[in-house]
Amino acid sequence: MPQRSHSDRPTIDDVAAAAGVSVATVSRALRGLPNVAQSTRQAVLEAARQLNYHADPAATRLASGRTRTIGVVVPLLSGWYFAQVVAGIEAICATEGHDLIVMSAASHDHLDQLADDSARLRRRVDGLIFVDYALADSHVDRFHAIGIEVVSIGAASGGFPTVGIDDRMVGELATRHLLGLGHTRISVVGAMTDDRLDPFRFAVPRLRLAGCTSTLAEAGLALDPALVVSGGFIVDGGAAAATSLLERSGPPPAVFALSDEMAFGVYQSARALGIRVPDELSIIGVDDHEMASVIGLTTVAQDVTSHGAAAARLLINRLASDETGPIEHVCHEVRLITRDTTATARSASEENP
Amino acid sequence: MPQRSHSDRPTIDDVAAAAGVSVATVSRALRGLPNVAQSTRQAVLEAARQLNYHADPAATRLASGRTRTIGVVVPLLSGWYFAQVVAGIEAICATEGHDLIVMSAASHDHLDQLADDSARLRRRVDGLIFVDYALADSHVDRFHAIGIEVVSIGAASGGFPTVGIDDRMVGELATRHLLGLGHTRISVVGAMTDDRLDPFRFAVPRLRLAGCTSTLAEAGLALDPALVVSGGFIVDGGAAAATSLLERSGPPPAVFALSDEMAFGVYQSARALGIRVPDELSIIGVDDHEMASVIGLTTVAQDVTSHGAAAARLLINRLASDETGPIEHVCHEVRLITRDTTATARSASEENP
DNA sequence: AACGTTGATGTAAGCGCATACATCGTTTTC
DNA sequence: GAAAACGATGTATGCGCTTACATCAACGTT
Repeated sequence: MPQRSHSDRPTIDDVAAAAGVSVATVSRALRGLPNVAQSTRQAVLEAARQLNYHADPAATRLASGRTRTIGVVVPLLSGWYFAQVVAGIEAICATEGHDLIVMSAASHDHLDQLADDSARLRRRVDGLIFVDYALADSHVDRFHAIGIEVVSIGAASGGFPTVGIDDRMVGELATRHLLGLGHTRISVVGAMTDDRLDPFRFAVPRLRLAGCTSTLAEAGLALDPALVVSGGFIVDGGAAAATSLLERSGPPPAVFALSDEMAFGVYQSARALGIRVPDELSIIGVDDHEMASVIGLTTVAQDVTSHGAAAARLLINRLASDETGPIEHVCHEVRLITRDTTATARSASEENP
Repeated sequence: MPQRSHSDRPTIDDVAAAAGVSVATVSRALRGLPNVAQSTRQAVLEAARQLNYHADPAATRLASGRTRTIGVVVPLLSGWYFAQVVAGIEAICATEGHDLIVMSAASHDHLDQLADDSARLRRRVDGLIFVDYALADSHVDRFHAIGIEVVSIGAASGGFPTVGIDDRMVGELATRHLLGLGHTRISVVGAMTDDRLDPFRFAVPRLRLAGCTSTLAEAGLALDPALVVSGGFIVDGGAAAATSLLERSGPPPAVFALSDEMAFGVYQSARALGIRVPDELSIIGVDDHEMASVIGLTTVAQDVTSHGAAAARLLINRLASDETGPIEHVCHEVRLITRDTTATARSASEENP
């Protein structure tokens, strides 16, 4: 047993003694519970302040069963998108007095493992925010079973609260923009036609692609399957996909990259191949990454940080309200930002040599 | 008191009963302590496995006083640099079985507040990693006083372990590269001559600038104070600084931006002003940001993620060894990566019209 | 005036673990 | 072969809180 030195931190007993009340009253007063006389509460607050007392979180957690901690699980901590989300979550946690622990699970295998082994998370967090996973109800149920609330960011829907955008609309906006510039041959980069390549945004690529397809259909056009290329959702993936696309003979199609980071990859690839943007190649992305303005990338913008903030609020409210109430789904706005990587299509004769 | 349902999580008593030993033996066996017979340990492990038992962290923390949690404090969670660092820390925490909690403190005011109110962190984390703050020994002492170990990333030195690079060398490499291309007029962007502008990298800008100055001196050149411009360490800051610089009459000097993000700002600014890179303007940055390769930025590269990993290892080792042993300072390598934003200086007559 | 109410406070029993100390059988030492 | 040392294990206390329940004074109610 660790011996306590004279200068050790004050306990609730010290505060009780100083304020001349019992520990129960101190506990109630400090946590703002009712049935404490105003004068008593003041005395307790003052005693706590003087002693610089702060309840030991470990003891609080053990006794109450609540950790006042939430966890965020992301596929890749170093990615721009995820960093923004985590920043949004952290801001809310800080103001709400919750601790935030971060975890990465690089693939759905890891995710399954996390759910299988949910007991390890037990009593460690009150709730979990999953970012960009294809979370199934069955996963979530496993967490609910051990008393962990779950909110998901980027998922379409399910029996748990989610935060996201209208990804179909994203595809529409991007496609409409390109159509408006006269582009009829459109390539979609990052479509994740190969499910094995998609440890991350799951439904998102499909929905964005669907938005594109339907918009083209409205214009009486069809998406050329040969122009739908998959690839990792980050810069490398975009570059690789674009290279295979741009090395084909003939004029390149306009490129709708399903994320800005992929768009950067396309941009990089074009630069390497000596293809001028936007004169020879139009590129549009999604996100409004901080670097988008640097290279003048046209993009469908979303406020990623606010996704994180909204998810954190949703989760914390749900924890406070004892997990009752309807499942909320919040959907954030998106908007087109026209910059310099998209331009009017060259004449039809050039377009189809 | 929350009533326990029949299906509640197993406790150490359940494991003890199942294995036919006492709780003390279970505790020892599960934590790998000595003085447990092999056969007993096996029996305990098996019982724990069957019951899917995991020690309640809250109880463990309360009883042992160790949280197996470390915290990382960054100025800006959404910045590229910090996201990389956090990713590196998280990776180590995950393998070492530590939880990682993230906190942001946007300025030194916040940092002071954190230290003043260190009691709030008390019993919440075993150790803290500070990223890019001008941490003073006095701050650190406050944390040590309440039993929190501290490691700093990016700081030069002090009475606590640090992880960083040779920032003077960074300045030398960049400057030597520009000199080698024939540039003699060099601008340093992000030098933080105004201390009020520097909530972040503290000594870092000064050292990089000093490396530049001394290298110029070796070549018999002096840095023109008019070409040293300060600004925020991110894209906006670089852009603003660069605009003021590039709008001056005459050919622009070669730009040494003290971070890649600032270099991107300079690049963006040049693009906006119609100044061609690298024909009319050479730019070199520091970091090797993932976007550096996209625009072909020449830069002095550092492996930021490994900074985080090293700091986490340092901290966890220190915690394990009961905070004894010498203070370690780890210094990581940097290297020049030549890409496309730097080019040979135009002839002297053009350089000085 | 006897009695149920209500609000303020205290008492004490856990929460689930770690660990000091006690115990006991076994081995080593002289 | 008795004493001492050691390894394996058990007993029981405490870590610092929360909270069910008890208590009690000050009310309002018939």
